[in-house]
Order: sequence, then C-alpha cells, then structure tokens
Amino acid sequence: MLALADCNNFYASCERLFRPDLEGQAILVLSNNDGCVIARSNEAKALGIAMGTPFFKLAPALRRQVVVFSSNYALYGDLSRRVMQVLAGFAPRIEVDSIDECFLDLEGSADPTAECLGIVRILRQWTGIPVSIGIASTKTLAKLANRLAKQGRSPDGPVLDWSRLTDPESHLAATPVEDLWGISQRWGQRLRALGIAEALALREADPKWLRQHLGVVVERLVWELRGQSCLALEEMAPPRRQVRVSRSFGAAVTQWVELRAALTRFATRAGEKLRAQGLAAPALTVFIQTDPFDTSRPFYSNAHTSAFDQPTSDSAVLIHHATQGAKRLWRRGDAYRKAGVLLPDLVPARLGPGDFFADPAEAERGARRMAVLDDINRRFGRDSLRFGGEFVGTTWHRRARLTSSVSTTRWEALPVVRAR
DNA sequence: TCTGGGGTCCTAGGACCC
DNA sequence: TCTGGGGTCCTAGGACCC
Repeated sequence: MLALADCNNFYASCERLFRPDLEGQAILVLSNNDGCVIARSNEAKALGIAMGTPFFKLAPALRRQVVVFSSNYALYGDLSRRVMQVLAGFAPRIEVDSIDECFLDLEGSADPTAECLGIVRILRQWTGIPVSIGIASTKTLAKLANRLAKQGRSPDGPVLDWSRLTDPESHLAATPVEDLWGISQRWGQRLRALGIAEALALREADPKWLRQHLGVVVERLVWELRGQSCLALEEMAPPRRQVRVSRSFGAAVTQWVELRAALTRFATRAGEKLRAQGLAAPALTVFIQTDPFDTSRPFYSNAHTSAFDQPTSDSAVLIHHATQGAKRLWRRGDAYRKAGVLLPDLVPARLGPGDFFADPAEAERGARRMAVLDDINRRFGRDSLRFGGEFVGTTWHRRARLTSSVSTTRWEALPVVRAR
C-alpha cells in the first residue's frame, strides 16, 4: 500500500499561514517578476482564475477580489522541509516527489485511513499546512485518489483509500484521461483519437496495442490503473543529471556589463547547487534571448556550449565560461529579456575524469576557495560573500513588488514583540 | 508596462563496432 | 542468382511533471 500526501494549494497555504486574517479569502501567488499565476487558494480557483494566467491579463474586477503575493521560495522551501520531516516520522520509507508532494510506504499498516487522517491532523497542528492523502496500491491510483479527495469526493474527508471505494469504476468513468498522472493535453488528444476518453476506457484497453501506438509510458499507466505497480517507490533520489539556472529580467537588458552581471549571478548559483550535491560539470551551456512577446522586433535566441578540460564545480570557472560564451552571442542593440546557464551530464565530483596535462594543485586551490566561500555563506548567511561581477546594474534584478515580509529563514525577519 | 523556472523520461535515427 | 547479424552510444526532439 502506498499513500500520496499532497499539500493543498501549497504556496497559497504558506502565505496564509502567517496571515490568518486571509482565511476564506482568495489568494494568488505569482511567478518570478510577478508574471504568471502559479498558485491559487480554493477561493481563487472558484473565481475561475486559471493556472498560468499572466497576471496583467486578469480583469481589474477580478484583481480586486484577490490578495496577491510575489513568490517567496525561501519560505516555501523551508516549510516544505518541515512537512517532509514530519511525514518521514510516519512511514518506514518515503519518496519526496516535489516541493509539496510525498509518497509514503504504508506497508503493514492495520488501518491506513485512520493512520492517514492522523497524519493530516498532526501536519496541520505542527506545520499549519493543510494536506490531502490518497491511498492505493500504485502511484497512479494514489495520485487519482488524492485528486478525488481534494475534490471533496471522499467519505473520509481529506483522505481517500481507493481500495475502500464501493464503486471505483464509476470514478474512473468520470475521470477524463487528461486528469491522470502523465497524461496531458497532447496525449489526451491522441488517446481520444483512439476512442479512449476516460480513465475507465484506458484501464480496459489492451496494453500491448497501446504500447505500439503510444509507447511504453501509456502501457505502464494501464497496468497501474489495474492495480499492478510499475512505478516503484524510490527512496534514494538518483543524483541530479543536470542543473539549470535561468531568469527573466525585471526589465530589458541592453548593456553588456549588466548581462554579464546576471550571468555571473546565475553561474554562481549553479556552482552552489553542484557543490551542495557533490557533483561536477564537464561543460556549460549559456543562452540569452530577447523578448519573445515583442512583435515589433525580431526574436533572437542563441546558445553556446563550452566543454571543460575536466569536470568542475568551481564557480570562478563556471563564471568565466558563461561570460566568455555569452560574449560570442551578444549583439549590440538587442534588448535581452532572459538568460541562463545549463550544466549537463553531471558526474560525481570525485569520480570525474582528470586532465593529464592540468596542474593538480591548481584544481585543489580552486576547490579550497569554494569550500571557504560556502563555509562563510553558511555561517553568515547566503550571499554574504559574492563575486564582484554581479554588482553591476539592477535592471536584470527580478521584479517582486508583492513579497510578504514573512521569513522563517532569516533572523532579522523575526517579528518583534514589545511589552509595555 | 506586463507573459516563470527547473527538472525527467522515451524514442527514433544515425554512426559506429566486430 | 546470390550482399549478415547483433550490438552500443549519442543526439535531437517531443512529451511529461510540479
């Protein structure tokens, strides 16, 4: 038996946690640069606001009915960590699936529903985050059960055990294929073209025939719907295969030094991610693009990849290659809206191939510099020590006018209480 | 004025090996 | 007249997830 615990409207719930006055209020959380809607409270969903809507396209009348937040990932990440920590105490094995979702192994549980209801209650009490849980024998069914629970279609409130449904077929018949995990609009269309529109029809279809037409992913889905597990619980996350840091700019960047500053920042962040996971990159791709929505000028997007003599996680090396690569892509007169760095084909730092001709002492010095840098930033706060190149300009900085002042990760953000 | 960020997996085809 | 068989590796593109 598996359970999928999924936080309800996670980012919106995180913001509401520190604003209890917003209980019952429609809440939106926006993407970087306050661009798109990426989280909605139930009340906001009821207003018909779709996921991914560009905020500026929202009708003013609607905007007046919602409380809006810029995204605050430091807060969401920290609360996610707390939720997962609590969940880990309730199951012998868990798989963290995303920032707000987690699979739990319920093996040996005498009464899964009662147990999960207890988890929901305790999570609410200890972290303040509302959660729904779906229980089933496969990941796909657990996802579906979770979805039904969120829709209020479980007799047990926030928890739904698929195996206790008296008529699971009726639920499958009422589930469009696009609502299944792994089936999005595109695949949905192709399934419909084959005469399969609901989950029930998919479950009854011939797996081999589907494999021929749509591939192994859809075949697995059929078996999963039938209760035959094809997607195992993966307790140990496999090492990352790539790292990517990219941002849209707060405003168009037209100065080379500002683009360089942004890339310095991105490469630094990428290096931090590598070192945090003990990985090294054998190459770096840098890309820059103009505004794809600006129809008055031609869109320009280009990328450059440089391979290193040996894999590295040294921010200084990454910065060098990112800026050198971008210099070849840069065209004077363009207004850049977005850029990023991509590190592919990651290898464990200690196992990467070496360079026969390189001076081993030089790589060692670099590694020690990074260790000192990371240590200082750990002790005195993130970004206490930075590379000079990023202190140029501000147009590339993100726009975030609506960030809540709440933080659970910075001492100086603690609320001050005065007694008189 | 204004449109996110960061991942994974699968498949087909080409190039190469013996 | 007649032209093998069985692999691996890499890449690009397409699709999905939250």
